[in-house]
Amino acid sequence: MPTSIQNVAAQAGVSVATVSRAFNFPDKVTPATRELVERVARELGYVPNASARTLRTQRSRVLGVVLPTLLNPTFAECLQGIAAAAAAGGYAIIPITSGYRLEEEERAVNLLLAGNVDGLILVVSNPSTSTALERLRKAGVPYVLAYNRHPEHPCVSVDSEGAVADVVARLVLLGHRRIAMVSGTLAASDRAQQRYRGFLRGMADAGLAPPPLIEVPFVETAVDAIARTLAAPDRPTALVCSNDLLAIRSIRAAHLSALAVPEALSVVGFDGIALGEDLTPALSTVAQPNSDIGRHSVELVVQALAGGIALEPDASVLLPHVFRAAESCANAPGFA
Amino acid sequence: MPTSIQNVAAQAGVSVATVSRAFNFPDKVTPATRELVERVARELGYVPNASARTLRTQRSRVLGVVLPTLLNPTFAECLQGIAAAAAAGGYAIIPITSGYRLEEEERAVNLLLAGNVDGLILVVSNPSTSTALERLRKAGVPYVLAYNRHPEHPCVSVDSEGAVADVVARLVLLGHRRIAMVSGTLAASDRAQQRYRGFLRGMADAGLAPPPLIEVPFVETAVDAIARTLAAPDRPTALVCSNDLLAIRSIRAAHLSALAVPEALSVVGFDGIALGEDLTPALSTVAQPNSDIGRHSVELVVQALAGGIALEPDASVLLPHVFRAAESCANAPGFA
DNA sequence: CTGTTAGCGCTTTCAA
DNA sequence: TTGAAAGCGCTAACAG
Repeated sequence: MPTSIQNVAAQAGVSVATVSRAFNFPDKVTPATRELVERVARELGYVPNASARTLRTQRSRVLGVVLPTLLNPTFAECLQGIAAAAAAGGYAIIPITSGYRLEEEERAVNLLLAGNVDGLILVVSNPSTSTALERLRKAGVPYVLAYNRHPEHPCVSVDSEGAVADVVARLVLLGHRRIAMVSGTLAASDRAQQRYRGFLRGMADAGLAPPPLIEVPFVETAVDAIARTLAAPDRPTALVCSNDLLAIRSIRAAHLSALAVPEALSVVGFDGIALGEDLTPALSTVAQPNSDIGRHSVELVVQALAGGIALEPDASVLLPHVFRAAESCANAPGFA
Repeated sequence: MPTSIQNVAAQAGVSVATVSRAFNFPDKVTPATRELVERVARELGYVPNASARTLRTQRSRVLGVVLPTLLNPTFAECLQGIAAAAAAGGYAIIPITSGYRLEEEERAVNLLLAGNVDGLILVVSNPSTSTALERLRKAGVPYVLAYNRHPEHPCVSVDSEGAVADVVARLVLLGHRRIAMVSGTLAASDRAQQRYRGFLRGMADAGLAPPPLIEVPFVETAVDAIARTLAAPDRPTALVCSNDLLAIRSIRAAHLSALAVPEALSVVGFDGIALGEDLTPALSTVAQPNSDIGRHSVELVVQALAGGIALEPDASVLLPHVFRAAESCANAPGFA
C-alpha cells in the first residue's frame, strides 16, 4: 500500500502543493518546511507515484529502446551504454527486442508509444522498409537510430562500408587473394548490406573478383554452410564475416574442415564483442564502440527533449571504429 | 499529440464509458457500437494512455526485472525467456542491471517500485545479505528470485551444488585426480558458493584433497591468474569453472601456457550459454535451462498476481540441468 | 446496452 | 511562502 502525497501532507500538517514543491522545487519552500516534509516522507516510506506524475506532466522520463536481440553481445553492450547514459540523464529505459522481425519492431514501437515514453532509441532491420519509423515520426516523439545509417533519419553509427573495404585491403596486403564474405540474410539488415558493399568495393579496389557471398540465413546451419565452402579445392584463404558471431562459427567450420586458423585460414569478424578477446584464437575484428553508440544515442534524444526541438537527420554522427588485429588473422598460406 | 478517449467518444458520438468498454470488455457493447468505436479509434490513431489506466486501476501490467548484467549471455538468455513469458501473459517488462552491486540492487528495486510494477523477478548477489528483498516483502509486491536459492524466498533455480559434485565425479571417472575449481569472488554470489560447495563435496566423495580455490575477483586479470596456477609443476589436469565465461578464459590461459585442451587440460564450465557450442573446442558445461528459468519465474508471479495470493518460499522450484559433454573435456593425460 | 460521474495521485496556476 | 482547486486520461460504480 504505497503512501500518497496526501498522507504526507496530512502528517506534516501542510498542503499537498507544499509537499510537491518540497520535492520538485526545494528552493521554493522554507528550509524548515522542506526538512519537515522530507522527514515525514521518509518515515512514511513515501515514493512519488510515477503514473500520476506522468499523467499530469505528460512526461514520463522514460526512454524506449528497440533492439533486435540481446543474445548478440553487441547489442547487450550497447544497451549497457544506453542504460548508463539514461540513468545519468535522469531517465529510465524500457528495452524491447524485436528478433529482427518487422512486425515485432512495429509492435514494440506501439507498445512503447502507448507506454508514454518520452523518446526512443532503436536498432531496426532496415530503415528503408521500416513502417514503425513512419508512425514514430508522425507521433512526434524524438528518436534516433543506432547502428543503422539512413539519410532521412538521425543515426549514430560507424562507417561499416569503409571499415570492411579496409579489412579487405589489409588481407590483400597479407597476401590473400581468395577472400570470401560470410553474412546473414542481406535483406534483413542494412548493416549487412553496407558491409557487403564494403567487401565488394575492397575487392574491386584490389582488382580481385569477388566470390559468391556466403549467405547463411539460419544460425543453426551456419557452420555447415561455411564448412561446405571450405571443402572446395579453390577454397578461400580468408573469410570476412559480417559479425563476430559468424566469425566464431567460421572458426568452428574451419576446425571441422581440419583447417588451422590462422595458418590455413584467416578469419575476421565485425562488432568487437568483448568476448572475442578471450577466445582462442583471439578474434580479429572491426571493433565498434558499442557502448558509446548507445551513450551517444541517448544524449541526442535527451538533448532534443531538453531543448524541445525535433531531431533532424543532420544530427547523425559517425563514430570511429578500430581494427582489432588478433590471432585469427595472419599471412596467407605460403606468403612470405 | 496523442488522441484521448474523449476525442474518440466525441467523434463516434458515444460516451467515454462506451469507448472504454469497447476496448476492455468487447462483449459488453453492441457489435455495431464496437465496430464503430474501433474504426474511429483506428482513424484517429488512438492509443490508450497507460499512465492514466495504471493510475486508475492501480495495476500497471508491468513486471520489473533485476539482473546482475546482460554482458553474461546467461542472463541475456534468461531475460529472453522472461520477455517471452511476460508478453504471453500480457505483461511488459522493465529490466535493470545491478552489476552485482548491492546498492544498485536496492536502487533498482526502489526505482521499480516507484514505477508501479505489479511484480518482480530478480537475480540478486546473495539473498541472505540483500536489503532490497526486505523492502520488497514489506511493499507486498509479489516477486521471485531466479538462479538464487534460499529457504525464505520463492526461487526458481537448479541444483548447482549437486551438479558440480557430479562434474567432479565424472572427471574422476576420466582419470583426473588433480582437479581445481575456478570461481569469481565467492562472497559476491550465492551461486558461486553453492557450486564451490558442490566441488568440495565431489572431491570428498572421491577421497581427493581439494586444492585451493582459484578465485578471480576481476575479469581483466582472470586469464593471468589461471595461467599462474597452470604454471605449477603439480598443475591440475582438470578445471571446474563456476561459469562459462571463466571456462572460456581458462581455455585461453591454457593456450597461453602451451597446454592443449582437452589433451593436457580438461575444462568444464557452468551455465550452458548457447555460444559454448560454437566454440573450438566446444565447451563442456553444466547447462541450465536459462530461458525456462526466466519463463517459469514469470509464470509464478503472474499466477500470484492473478490469484491475488502471496508468493511463499514453498513455491520454489528446482529445474533440471544437464551435463553437456563436449570437446573441452576428456580423459586425464596418460589415462587409458 | 449506454451515459454520468467520481476520483486514482500528482503538478500547477491563481490567490492569499 | 503557502494553500485551494482544477484536471491530466482512464475505469468502474451506479443510473437509466
